[in-house]
Amino acid sequence: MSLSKKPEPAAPTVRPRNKRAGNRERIVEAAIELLNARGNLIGTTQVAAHLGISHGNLYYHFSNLQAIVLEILTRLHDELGQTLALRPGEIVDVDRLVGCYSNGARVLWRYRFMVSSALELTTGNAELEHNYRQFTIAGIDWVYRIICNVVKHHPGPMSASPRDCRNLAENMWVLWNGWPRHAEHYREDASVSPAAIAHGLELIAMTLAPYVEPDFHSRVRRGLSRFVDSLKRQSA
Amino acid sequence: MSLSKKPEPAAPTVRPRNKRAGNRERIVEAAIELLNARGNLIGTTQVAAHLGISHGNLYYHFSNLQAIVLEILTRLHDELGQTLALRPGEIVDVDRLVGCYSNGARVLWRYRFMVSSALELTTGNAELEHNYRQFTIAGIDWVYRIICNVVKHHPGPMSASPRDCRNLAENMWVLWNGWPRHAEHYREDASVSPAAIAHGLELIAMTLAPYVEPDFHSRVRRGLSRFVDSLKRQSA
DNA sequence: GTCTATACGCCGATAGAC
DNA sequence: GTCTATCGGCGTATAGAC
Repeated sequence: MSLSKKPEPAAPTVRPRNKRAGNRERIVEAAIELLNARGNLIGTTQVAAHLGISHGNLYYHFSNLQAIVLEILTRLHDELGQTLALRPGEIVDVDRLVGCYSNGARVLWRYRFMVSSALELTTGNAELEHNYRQFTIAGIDWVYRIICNVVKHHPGPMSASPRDCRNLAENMWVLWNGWPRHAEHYREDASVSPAAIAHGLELIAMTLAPYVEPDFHSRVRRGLSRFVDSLKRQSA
Repeated sequence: MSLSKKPEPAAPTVRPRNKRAGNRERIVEAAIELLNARGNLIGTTQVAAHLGISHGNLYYHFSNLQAIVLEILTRLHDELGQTLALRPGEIVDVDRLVGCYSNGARVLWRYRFMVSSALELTTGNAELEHNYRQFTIAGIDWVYRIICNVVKHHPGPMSASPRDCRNLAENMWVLWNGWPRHAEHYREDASVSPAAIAHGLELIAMTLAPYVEPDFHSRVRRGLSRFVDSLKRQSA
């Protein structure tokens, strides 16, 4: 179910002599950074300029901006799936759920421009529109299965029907998607402070609280706190 | 606390002879429509073209796109406040809450581009950035007060501390803000079907369910159903 | 694989005629 | 109030040298 297709498109018959760790990768990285900072306001010109490479060089690696976005969307889809997709028969315990929350937040933060500028970035490109749609569908389904799993094995004070779980999943998806941009402009400090992350995780986890066993939930919260602490140590 | 400032800026000393219901208003209306459809992809050129008026004509009424956006943001702020802001001492009953949900959803749908393209639309304009921030702060506060009011007079199975209410308000705000665009691209039918609205209202109302009295909540849901039915009759 | 140079078109914005 | 004309800037894309 992975969307990955191109293994390394710029490989012309013979393995390219590795000059300086390909510009292709640098382009993707720069695009993510700039798109996150200024959304749809940037274009290929500014990506190239930011890297100090020429226009034509960029166009050698990607035919246009949307090709770059397409590759990034694929990575987003894969990386998120790697965290959220449950293996058959898997049972979600505290650590697993904490991993979903923290890794999910990390990935969605890293690629936050993708969802916040989705309309502008995908309109007019059938493949992008389709893949973004599939990403949304897959994402909600991942979350749905996690929620079903958790409320089944650790039911809480409020019971959740399958339909409720579906709605909870959709709510959570919209919330997760919208949280990064919201946090960015709402909090004073523009950068991702661990405090902001902690608050975001608290908000997300809260939506599930009434439907899971109180003890399970408080252990999840402790797990999230430990994660945030590790972030603090990391940034200190 | 209203942001309205300019009463009718294009009134030059003497009341203008009403030629054909001012282009100024038509410009605002067209901008809302086009921005909702294609986000930041459109500009002054396309707004003017859409109306069949010239570039210069548009620039007579507004000095640039951001001036148009600024006016729209002011209207959004005012219209939403008119529904959500509680009067001193007011107690939120079922009808009031249903009104908040339905009118809030209507307003946020009408101006959905504003939040989904906020970054692109406001960066670089200090006044826009400031007002958008104030809008967010005010919005969350309106929601916060409503939630506090409801859980105080109609407490449910889960208790909500003031801090919980704060978090719930922020969650709800992000959800409400993100829901229109999400619904638009996730559901098959591009237009606002009453079914889509009903689903959105169900999602929003669900976040509060565990914290309010079950009977109160089911009456709210019935009220929302009646609202959706009136939409159906209206569109039929 | 990487880069320079260049062409084209669209958009935002202003000046000034009707 | 409404229009035409026009300028500068930026983004996309291609051709072709190193």
